[in-house]
Amino acid sequence: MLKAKPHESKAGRFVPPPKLPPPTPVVDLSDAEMRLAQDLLFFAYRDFTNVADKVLEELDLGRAHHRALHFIGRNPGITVSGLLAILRITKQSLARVLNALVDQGFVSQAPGFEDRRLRLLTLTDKGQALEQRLFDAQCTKIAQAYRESGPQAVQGFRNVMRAMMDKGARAYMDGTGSAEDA
Amino acid sequence: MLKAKPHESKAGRFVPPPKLPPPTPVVDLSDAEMRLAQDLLFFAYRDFTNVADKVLEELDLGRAHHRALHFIGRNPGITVSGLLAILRITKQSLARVLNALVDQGFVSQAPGFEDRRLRLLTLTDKGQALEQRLFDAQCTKIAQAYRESGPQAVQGFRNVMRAMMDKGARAYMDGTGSAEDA
DNA sequence: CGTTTTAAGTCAATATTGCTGACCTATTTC
DNA sequence: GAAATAGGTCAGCAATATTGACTTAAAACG
Repeated sequence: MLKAKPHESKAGRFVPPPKLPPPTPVVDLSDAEMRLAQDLLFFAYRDFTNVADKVLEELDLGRAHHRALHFIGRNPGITVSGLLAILRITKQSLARVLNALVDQGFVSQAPGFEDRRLRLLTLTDKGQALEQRLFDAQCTKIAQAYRESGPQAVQGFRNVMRAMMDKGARAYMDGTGSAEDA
Repeated sequence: MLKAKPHESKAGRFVPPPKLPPPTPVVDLSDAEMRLAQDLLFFAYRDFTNVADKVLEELDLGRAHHRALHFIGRNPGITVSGLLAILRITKQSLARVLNALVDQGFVSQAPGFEDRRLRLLTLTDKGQALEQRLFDAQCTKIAQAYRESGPQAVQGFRNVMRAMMDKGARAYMDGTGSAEDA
């Protein structure tokens, strides 16, 4: 459908332009489902991350900082390598956000006990407070979505999302604690 | 950037192990669900977009180009303003990708019939072919995830994802769903 | 012991994708 | 004719990602 005209209020007539091709073809039901899924993932992810972004904006932090905070909070004592394996970004990309978080007192680093090359990452109290605040914002969103959809839908959502993840991510979710591979 | 311990090197080999705080606290069941949802959204979205990114890389296009192709394909004759309203980016950000797509013959522009200020956007044959190729890649992923999860889970997934979207996105979905556009 | 590997930090350069603000043109509407 | 609208463009900036090369410290190996 052409929703390209948000306000043709006065004139009000919609004249279709000459010879538009049909929308991307939907050959069968499963094809329609796929198209739907694309839209769902785009909009839902955007609007989900949006609520945290608003909080981050006040503090001049970005989404990358949030991700680091989240995974450090969930895995206290994680190493830089471990975090890299989860996030799958380069060391340099992580260093930028990590240094900012350490400088601003959100994250602290401690050398490993047995292996002193390691830098064990933890959230400071300040970091935990911020992470909690970001979590609360997204929590509201998730809770509302879950309430709207019902518990059965939630289980389905979880199954599909998990099935969309690759092997390494599933292994991490299974609590092996290691994001073994890419 | 070791600022945790300025001069520890001679303090001895047996540094007390850093006291690790507990993971971000999970106070009740729904809290655990929320934490899970955060992880699910991050990993699933990343791995879903990944399959298209691999195709785009060959052509030196980015995710932003894919999004434009997708929504133009789904809404032939959409205006620049309409596309901006869906993507919620600035005119300048869109112009960059749109000009690239037009220059490379993936998208064509035609002046509106009724209102000649409008530029109605459509995919060329070449653009449709590319969009189809990107769709196929993500299709494989979705189909596999849906197969793994079962039809009931799929319905739940859809409900939750939709509930996560804000009002504007839901309105778009309602006007563009597979029910209407063919 | 010395060599090699590993964990991490760093520097320089580049690309993508978003942003703001300011302006300009063509066209429609009042 | 003036104002509003659709669109385009320029210049600059910011966040996040990339690659490649290099350094340091500590562990592992032989």
